[in-house]
Amino acid sequence: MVQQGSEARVRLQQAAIELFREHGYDRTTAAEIAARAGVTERTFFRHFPDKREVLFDGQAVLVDALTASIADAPAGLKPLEILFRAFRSVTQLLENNRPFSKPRQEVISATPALQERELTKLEALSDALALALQARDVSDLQAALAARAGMAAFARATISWLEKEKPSLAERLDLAEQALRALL
Amino acid sequence: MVQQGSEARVRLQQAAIELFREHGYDRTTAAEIAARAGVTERTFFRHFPDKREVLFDGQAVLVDALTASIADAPAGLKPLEILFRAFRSVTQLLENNRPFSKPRQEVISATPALQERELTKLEALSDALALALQARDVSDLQAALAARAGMAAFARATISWLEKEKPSLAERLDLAEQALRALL
DNA sequence: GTCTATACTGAGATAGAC
DNA sequence: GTCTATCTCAGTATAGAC
Repeated sequence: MVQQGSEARVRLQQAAIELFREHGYDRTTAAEIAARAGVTERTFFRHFPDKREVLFDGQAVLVDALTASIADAPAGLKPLEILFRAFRSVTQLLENNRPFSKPRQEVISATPALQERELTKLEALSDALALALQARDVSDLQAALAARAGMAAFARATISWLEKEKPSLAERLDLAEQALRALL
Repeated sequence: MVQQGSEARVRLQQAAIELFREHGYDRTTAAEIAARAGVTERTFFRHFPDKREVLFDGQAVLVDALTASIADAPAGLKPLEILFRAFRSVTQLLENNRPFSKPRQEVISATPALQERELTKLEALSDALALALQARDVSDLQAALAARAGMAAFARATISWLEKEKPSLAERLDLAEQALRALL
């Protein structure tokens, strides 16, 4: 089994983000990434099932933090309250990661193929949140809808904050939550 | 310019859905699809920029119908009311298309690469709905959140209805709308 | 319509850690 | 000896250039 944090893996990720920024995603080959990381092309594909995936695997930490927060939420909260409490619990984590996340997001924003993969990751994250809500006795349908409405707000707050640091992520989350609640 | 409704194009789409069901998406080559449609592989890629896209182009009609309904909505409705009114206006259209949509959705559900593309299409549809809402004086942020929350409900209702015809799409839309409103 | 780059896969061999 | 990571070699299919 491939080590999740192996040195070669980390070097591949760093090399990928550098090269994507230098030449663009499409004009960077997997072989070039591998060469800069000091391994062969075949090793690249051992670590990552496809070229896009090299930019998407910091997600596990976020998923774990969010689902843990949902599981720990006090009784009596409504689904959206549980979710936004969870989102607020990871703002510090996201702020710490900003130096890495910002260039990564720039590459994604410039590359349709990567945007497509990001949507898939956000969908999987929504599914995980919905499952965590169901464990809190929220119905299947409500959990799915709450997770997707909440994720839309969370993603929008996060991406706009990566583009421009002020106002803070916490403030942007407040704004998004208010806008969402005003709909209903 | 490539004809949108050209005969070869339609044959390619039919051949693709047949072959994907027979052998699976991954084990079907573009050349095989082209051969069954009586054209060359090159012609396949002239009609569709990539292999996935052959399953995704009935969307334009839906987008037009939905955005037209949003533009025509009576004054004074709230964003979610405008959206669900639009969704209800296309139920007949979707019911007429069910014989085509159902096998297509089965292929998509069985194929991660196609699910990824479907998410991209739904995101584009959400963007179009958000834009139509903005033209009705809904703020940028609210329009984006309403469109995504609404689309989540619409997509869930539609996909579950393709799996099982009863209860009707209209009933499933009612249920999804109620569940969404109960969140807020 | 032809040609080619590159993403990706599979099988087998090597080398080091345990 | 097993297990894991890597490399080597050979190949197919997509997609884009010409």
